[in-house]
Amino acid sequence: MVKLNVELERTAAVLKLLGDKTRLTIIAILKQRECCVCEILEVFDMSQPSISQHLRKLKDLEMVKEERRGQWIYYSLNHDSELYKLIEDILEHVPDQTDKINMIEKANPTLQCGC
Amino acid sequence: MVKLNVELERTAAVLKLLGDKTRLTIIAILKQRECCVCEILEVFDMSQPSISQHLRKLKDLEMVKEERRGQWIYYSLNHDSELYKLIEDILEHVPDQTDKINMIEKANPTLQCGC
DNA sequence: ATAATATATAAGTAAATCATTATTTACTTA
DNA sequence: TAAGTAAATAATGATTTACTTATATATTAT
Repeated sequence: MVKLNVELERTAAVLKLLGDKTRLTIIAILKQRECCVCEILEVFDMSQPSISQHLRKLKDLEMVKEERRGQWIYYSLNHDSELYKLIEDILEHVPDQTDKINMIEKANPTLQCGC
Repeated sequence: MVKLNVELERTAAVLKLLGDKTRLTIIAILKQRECCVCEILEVFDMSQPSISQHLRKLKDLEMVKEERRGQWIYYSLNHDSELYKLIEDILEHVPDQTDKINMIEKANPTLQCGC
């Protein structure tokens, strides 16, 4: 019964985080493709710190994981989380984000040379 | 693409509402059994207006419906809502609320006579 | 080392949220 | 019709949230 409360609380915590359009979109994008912060930034009309703060919240609940690669920090869904199945179930009710992925690839913010 | 945004927004709105422990519990209870307000009240350590306001929000998104029966207003899940499948999927990640149902039935707040 | 870039953190603020108490409305029963 | 009960609404306040700008930290390239 105590355990059940924990389970409900954890589910509520996930729903609360994903109840924000920005974070829900981020998670839906990451379902399709890992991204670094500057790539995610391309998709939203919002400051870099704001995006960083959203990512921090998602990481605090272990919904995403991060991996530094040189200058960039890449975020991806944490498939090992106990919450992953819940996230998957929710994402079935969120449209495909290919248009956003295309925005990222068009902007190509991690491009280093001009060629 | 416009339609997709609406879909994401509606999903986010549902998640936001269910991201509150009280409302998530209410919905989980209503999945098992319709209840009137005074029954729901038995389960929470919270004022009647507070519960009414939560129910109002759930009704505004058409997640629940209400039906007056005499003195009481009974709430139940709205199975006809486009959102119902999402709600069902979420509730798979919420524990059974039989303990709460038992609280209601023990208190039996709609009892009218003393027999 | 220095400059440039990517990201995180800190501090501040406006708006939203969730509770409360007080009041109103709707219904039932004596 | 008056009194009692159930539920909704209004007004208010404390807290949380989601941004912002400014600054700090890591890494890379010169």
